[in-house]
Amino acid sequence: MKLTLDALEVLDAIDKKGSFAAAANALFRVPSTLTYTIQKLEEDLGFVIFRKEGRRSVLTPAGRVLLEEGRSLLLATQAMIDKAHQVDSGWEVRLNIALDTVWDTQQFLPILTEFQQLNTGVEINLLEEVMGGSLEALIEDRADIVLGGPAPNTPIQGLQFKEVIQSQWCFVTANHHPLTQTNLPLTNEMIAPYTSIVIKDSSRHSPIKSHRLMDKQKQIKVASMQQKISLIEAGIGVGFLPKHKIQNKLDEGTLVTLETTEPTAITPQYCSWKSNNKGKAARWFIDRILSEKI
Amino acid sequence: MKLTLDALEVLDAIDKKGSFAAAANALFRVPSTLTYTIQKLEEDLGFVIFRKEGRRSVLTPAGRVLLEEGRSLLLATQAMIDKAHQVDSGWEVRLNIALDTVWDTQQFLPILTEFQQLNTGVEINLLEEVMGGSLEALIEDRADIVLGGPAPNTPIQGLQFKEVIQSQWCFVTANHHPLTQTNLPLTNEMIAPYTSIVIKDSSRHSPIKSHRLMDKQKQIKVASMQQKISLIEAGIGVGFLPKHKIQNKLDEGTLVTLETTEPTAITPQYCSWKSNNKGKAARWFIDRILSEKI
DNA sequence: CCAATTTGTTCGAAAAAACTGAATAGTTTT
DNA sequence: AAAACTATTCAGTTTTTTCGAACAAATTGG
Repeated sequence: MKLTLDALEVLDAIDKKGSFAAAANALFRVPSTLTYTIQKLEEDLGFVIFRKEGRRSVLTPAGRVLLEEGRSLLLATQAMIDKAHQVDSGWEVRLNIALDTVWDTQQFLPILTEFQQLNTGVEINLLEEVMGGSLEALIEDRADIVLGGPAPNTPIQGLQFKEVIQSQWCFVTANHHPLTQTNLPLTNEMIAPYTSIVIKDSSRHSPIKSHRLMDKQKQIKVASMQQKISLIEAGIGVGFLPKHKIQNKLDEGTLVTLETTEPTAITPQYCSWKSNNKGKAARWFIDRILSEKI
Repeated sequence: MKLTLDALEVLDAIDKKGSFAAAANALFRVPSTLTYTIQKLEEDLGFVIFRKEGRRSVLTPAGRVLLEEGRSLLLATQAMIDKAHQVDSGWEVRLNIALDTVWDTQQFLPILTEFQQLNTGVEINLLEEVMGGSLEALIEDRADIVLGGPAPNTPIQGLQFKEVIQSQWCFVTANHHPLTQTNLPLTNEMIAPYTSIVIKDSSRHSPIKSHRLMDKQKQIKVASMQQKISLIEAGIGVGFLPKHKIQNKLDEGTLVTLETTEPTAITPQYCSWKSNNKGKAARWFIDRILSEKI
């Protein structure tokens, strides 16, 4: 490869500044140096880059190719160096965080803000996953950290997880729903006539398992917790929801919890990650989340 | 930019050959030179690229980024140099030739073969255009040369063209078509009951003008001359076709020409190009086509 | 287990490359 | 016609790169 990036920079400067003299000045060199550099480049590559026109030099077509493509080359080179520095700093180039839909995104934002203030240069991607989908994202390397969602029922090699929150599930309806007029506690038979809203598992491979499915009940399947809340609030259907995600709507009174004979589950929520993840950002988030009082 | 392509090549060689010593040998240098190159690179970039492990050196994560991204950088650089050489040679990097559908592609293949044997490195793209579409391709720089098709009805600035062939249009039907049983010459009224096959103009902007449209006739619109021939041969419809494109089918007898009262047109076919085109390949093709006896 | 081999590094000397500054010649501006 | 600006040439200097011998550490082989 008879070509140096330095020569490409010289070429760029000559074109940008409009003359050898001005470019030399900008590069803190002397004009004759640029003459030397360009002549050497021409000799190395075997074609003419500048031809004289009056008292100034203009690019040949081949020279123009070198200039223009060389510029993208220089940009790509700088990007590579930046990336290498980022990797060397120990901070990942990119960190994918999967938020299970049961987790409240709002709760996570302060942590994210705090991280951004560290100025690590790490690109953060937030993925939303549902139920089993979150763990799958971890296993398949689509995510580095999973926040919320269940622990694997069988321990998985190389995966670590820790409980971060107790999520209490309640049976919920809109404040204007017929069931609010019924005697409590509600039996399965009393609930059965009404449409129930169910979140569809986002995992791509796992067998489909709907959460707390009641057999004969009519169902509407939705993709996220937020959709489920909206539909229940609108009175379209009923279902179980984690209390912490709807506390504000319970306070406002648009949603109400109703006692059921079926005991309401308390499902623990986990933070999961790969044990072999040595990245600083991943470590920071895990430590930060586990230390959080929720 | 404190980085040289040479250093990236050294890095590549060390990884490929597995050791400083082997790489040095491959690069016709001495091992200590590579040590110097790498140490200088590390100093310039400000991070460690190799760390010792036993008696050999292994890449750090940042070093691996440099190696892998550096490789694509080297490839891109070489591609740029090749392209510059191609441009310098005066031969275009790419030449787009639009063949109007009236032109016989088969006739053009020997010329193309001849060109390929010149080993110019020019990438040839063949476009198929219909009627006015071919000239439009030229104006809009999608094509460098247009072969076949009409001359512009108003002379266009910067465009050159020359007649290359007299295309004689005949009224054609399948050999089993009812019209073959009729008294000749055919009048418009005799033709009108039968479906006519019409080529749809491929130009994107020009007002639509179907060729030799007969008013009350049923029509089927097709996209190319080849399709038109197929449909007529199948007896689906009838229409005017350039004699030179169907000579073999006339000889075989699957198609027949019928005399009409309407005089059959003799439309000249042109080769068109931009006058400011200085490329060697464009010039070669134009000269070659104009000198051809057809 | 010890000698031989292979590894990468250090260091002084030598070679090559890059850079400088003054002189020069051509072109445009004033 | 002089002044200002262009890029280039060239001899001399500085910097960078390369070499080769000597060395230390790690592995291999008999």
